[in-house]
Formats: sequence, structure tokens, C-alpha cells
Amino acid sequence: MATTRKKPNINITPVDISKYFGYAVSVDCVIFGFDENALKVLLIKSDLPEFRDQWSLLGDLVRLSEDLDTASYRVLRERTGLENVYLEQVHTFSAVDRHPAGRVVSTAYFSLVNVKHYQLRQMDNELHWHSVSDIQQMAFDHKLILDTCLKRLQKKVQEEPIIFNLLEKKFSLRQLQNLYEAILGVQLDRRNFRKKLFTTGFLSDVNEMEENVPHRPGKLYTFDQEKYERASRKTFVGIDF
Amino acid sequence: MATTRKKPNINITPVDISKYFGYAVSVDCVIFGFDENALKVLLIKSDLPEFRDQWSLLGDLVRLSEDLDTASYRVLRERTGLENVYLEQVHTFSAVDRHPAGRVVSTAYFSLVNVKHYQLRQMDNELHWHSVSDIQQMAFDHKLILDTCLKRLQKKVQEEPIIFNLLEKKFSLRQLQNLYEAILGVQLDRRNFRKKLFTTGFLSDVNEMEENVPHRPGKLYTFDQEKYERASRKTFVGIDF
DNA sequence: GCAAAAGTGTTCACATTACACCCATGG
DNA sequence: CCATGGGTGTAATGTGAACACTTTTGC
Repeated sequence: MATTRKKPNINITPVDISKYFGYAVSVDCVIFGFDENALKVLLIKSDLPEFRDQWSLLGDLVRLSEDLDTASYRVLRERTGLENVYLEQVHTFSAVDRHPAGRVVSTAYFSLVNVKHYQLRQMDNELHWHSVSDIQQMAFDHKLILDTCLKRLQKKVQEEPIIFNLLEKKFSLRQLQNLYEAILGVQLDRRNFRKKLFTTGFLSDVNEMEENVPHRPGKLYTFDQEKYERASRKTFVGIDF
Repeated sequence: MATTRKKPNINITPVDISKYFGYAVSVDCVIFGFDENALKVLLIKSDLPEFRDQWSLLGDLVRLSEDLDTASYRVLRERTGLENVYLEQVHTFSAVDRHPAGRVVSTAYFSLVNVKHYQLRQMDNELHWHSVSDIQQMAFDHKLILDTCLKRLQKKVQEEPIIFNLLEKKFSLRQLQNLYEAILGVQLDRRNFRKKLFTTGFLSDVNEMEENVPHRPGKLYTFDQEKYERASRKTFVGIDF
């Protein structure tokens, strides 16, 4: 019943596709952090002759025994020592000439980590945090990847409470607001922000206060994942464009 | 300055990565259409022994000279004869055992076409439209891909006016509402729906009416892309979860 | 006591929802 | 004239935006 056709089609026809197995697959992780009231990203210097001394995302080739999520988690673990971090696939980049070593298709992930919790695993190649807003140029197509992931992050923090992954367990409302402002690049009204966050019902007052601040200390809160998940998820339907 | 490390890292170290070039890369297109008040998807039967007689998305191997977008457009052109269709990358699927032929990583796209405009290019393998809501099982991981793309579509039609790609140029408000209802799986209030759509300002009255309907004919409208693009894009900032 | 940020309510404009009747057409 | 869906408005409610003063702490 198999039809003959000019071109192989991997979904319907058993053909010799061995000549198509010429790709390498990689992941690139845009690891976001928050420090000094600025959104940061973890970068390393490239040693490739083509991109020497340019900044690069943390990425790696995907092993033949791994799927993409596994490879991204591995990169994160190897580079930051962190497990259980927030990780989200964003987009796959595939320009024919994007990598000098050959046809490398790369899937971008972004991840949210607490800058305070992580320990760099490899201090070589000047692995460190950069303010996202300062970055002008990068190796490969990594600036494009970064921009794409930043846009996704901006959208996502308005839709889901993932932003808490960037803060310590206990945080003040001021820190939370500063973080939203850093990610979204806007100024928010403090009273409306507090009202909004409290009405979600997902903040728990832990009865502690900030310490060592040169002004009146604020109360500390935690994000209550349980309450969030139990709340009947809004099946919001609205046309908005 | 290049450091020696245990593992190759394609972003920073020039290593022999030839042994990593063992992947095939494919695209799978979830081609959505709208007909008989139901959301449809274009499927074909698989001839692979492992999935014989199961339904499959339209996909193909990506050529070494192509990027992913190009390959998706090619699949669409080859299968529907359509150019300039709406196409959006959604997610990359990479389970180690997802394809019996070997390590095939597949990037899913969804596309919106007008069922009336398209002509099937290859009528073999029972290429035809299926109601999305009727589909239970598919070849490979294609049910997962379909579900993922449907969710993306549901979200996207509420954020951007892409839905018009599924209708003819001229459409009645009833057709538009039926389409929203089919995609979102909800019932909408007719008066509020009309009000909402008119206040966007992107519908142009073309001074024509429906014909051959067994009831009072409705007015026909077009979506005015120009007006949409000229309107200062909402830089909406709101926290909503 | 001064600087710096915490904490707190009200008003207004606008958007969303719920809801019912007459109208135009085909048969 | 009947069946079918087209076309229309209003009132109530909810949401987002703007806005200023008092309190608490460290120094």
C-alpha cells in the first residue's frame, strides 16, 4: 500500500532516511536572575575562534540518550548546581548558518533562579551575571535568543505566578514590585500593586519583617503554591486585541 | 586560553563534535481549518508499519539547506497548494523513542488556512479534514502535538486577530462568533460579542449581505489589517493569575 | 528630627455581563 | 404565516487608574 513519492516523508513512508541524520541538536539556556534591582542573565565567554571574547548563553549539545528538557536541566545543574529550577522551552532556532561547526539546531529555554542560592560550578570562561539591559552583542544568534526569551518572560509573568522563582522564599512587596518593574520595564503604582497582589490570595504573611534596611522595614511574605493550585483555575475567555 | 573540559560544549569550545551529528530534524504542521461550524485539522494516514492506518500530522524531514520555517512552508505548499498562510512555531518534541527510524527531533507548527481556498495536492493516503474534537488517537506523539497546538491556538486567538485566516475574506458576524466558539469551546453572548468586535474598530462593513441563507441574511465584514497595524499597539501591563 | 520607604482608601472612568424584543428573509 | 437567525440598548457590576498623607525605622 505504500505509495512511491519523490520525496521522503518521515511520517508516512518508510524510506531510507539515513542521509537526513546529519544534524546536531543543542539547547541554550537563558538563565535569568534578579540582583541589585536589575534583571540579570548568566553568560560565559566563547572560545570559538569565530566568536572569541563574545558572550554566549549556556548551552550544550544534546546527547543521543537525552531529550531536550533533560539536556537543559543538565546544563543548569552543571553550571549553577541548582536542581528543581523553573525551566520553560521557548523556541527552536535553526538558521542554516547559525553555527560554524555545521548544521546545529538549537532549542532555547529560559530558566528562573535565585541568584543568592546558586553557586557557580565552573568559574572559568568568566561565567557571570550580566544586566539584561546592558547587553548589546553576543556570539552566534544568542542576542536574538535572549530577546525572544525576554519577551516570553515578560508575557508569562503577567499570566502565571512564576516570578517568585527569582526571589528568596520570603520577600517584601517592595522587592516583588521592583522585580516586576525590572522585567516589564514600567513603573507600577504601589498602592494598586499591593491591592492587586493581596486580592489574588496567594501571598502568605509570615509575620517577619525585613532586617538591616535603612528605613522602616516591610513585612515579609511567601508565595503559597498550594493555594494557587487549589484555586479553581480561571478559564478566562476574552477577546483582547 | 581555551580550557580543557570533560564534556564538549558547543558554545564555547572548539571540539570534535562530529559524533553528535546523528539527529534527523523534522517539522510537523497542525493545519487548522473551519468547516461546518467545527474546527478541523488536516491529517493523513501513516504507512509506517509501526503506525499503519493511524492518523498522522503532515510533516517532513528538514533538508540540510532549509531552516524550520522554510520546511514548514514547503510542507504546506506541497500539501495544500497555499502560499502566504499563517504559520507559527509552537514547540519542539524530542522524546528519545518518539520515532522508530531513529533520533528524530520534531518542531511543531500550527497553521491557519481557509478550507475553501485550498486544494489538496496529493489525494493519496486519505489526506483529509478531521474534526479536532473527534480525534482520539494518532501515530507517533502526534496527539500530544495536536493538543499542544490547540492550546496555543486557543490562547493566541484571544490575544491577536489571527482568527480571520480561517474565514473567507468576507464573513458574517455569526460565522466569526461560531468560529470563536468552536475554537474556545464556549458559548458567547451575541450582543456582547458584536459590541466587542465593533469597538475594536478593525471590522470593515463591505455593504454586502449573506446570500442563500434560509433566514434573514447578515451583513458581511472584512478584517482591516491596516487599521489593526496602525492602531497604537496596546502595551498592556497587568498581572492576571 | 530627618530621610526613606511602609502602609493605607476613595473616586472615577471604563469594561464586562446579563438580559428581551422586534425585524428581515426564505420557504 | 411561520421558522430562523439578524439586529439592537440598558442597567448593574467589576476592574483598573489616579492620587496623598501618616507611620515606622535607622541614622
